[in-house]
Amino acid sequence: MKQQDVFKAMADPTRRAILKRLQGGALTAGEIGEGFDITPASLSHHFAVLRQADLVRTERRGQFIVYSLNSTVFEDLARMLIDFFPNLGGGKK
Amino acid sequence: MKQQDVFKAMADPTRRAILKRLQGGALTAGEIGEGFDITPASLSHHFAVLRQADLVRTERRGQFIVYSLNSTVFEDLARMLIDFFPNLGGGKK
DNA sequence: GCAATATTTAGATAAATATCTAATAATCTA
DNA sequence: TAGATTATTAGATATTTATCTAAATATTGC
Repeated sequence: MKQQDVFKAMADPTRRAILKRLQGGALTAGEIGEGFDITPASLSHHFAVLRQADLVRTERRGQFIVYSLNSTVFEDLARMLIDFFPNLGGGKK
Repeated sequence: MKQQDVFKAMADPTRRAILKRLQGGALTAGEIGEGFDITPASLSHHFAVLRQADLVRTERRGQFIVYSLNSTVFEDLARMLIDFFPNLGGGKK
């Protein structure tokens, strides 16, 4: 996991909104796009950034591409954040 | 605490390095600058971004300006991060 | 195979960001 | 008070990023 990629991905409000949407479960690219005032092309760019950061996973289902949160990355992510904000961690360290 | 300001502040590697340095305790602007290959002016810009995000505090001490981590912000920060990455939270929710 | 649908990629442009040099502000000391 | 030190602000420039339109790719169903 590349720290820089993750923080960069999180720096954009549209991408954070995408992550929040995916908390409700996997969605197709088109479904995610609904409600965003942005072209599919731009959205696709954001997906690429999120994928680069390994925050989301993709799976093709017919014509659709389904996005979901990459849950396996959360442990690494937690470690990384605690590294910066020690107070997040419960340990006495 | 403005979410956008915090994430934006964290997106830059120099600023993350500044935060890490401050984990060892408060430092003057000049002390922080040592070891960074960057002008004082640029560094000052980074400080402004960190201050805007409320991640650091400043205090003038004579000619020096002393920077320190703003520890009171960590609880808000934790809440914010858990909002995005529920697995970070211990609760069963 | 062809048209329709869903998504991505390519290429261009506008806005945001990081950086620099030069100038300014605040404080200390002789 | 003048000069030195520390840091910030102003203004300019180069890079990065977000966005768009247009074109390309992948899949489905006829």
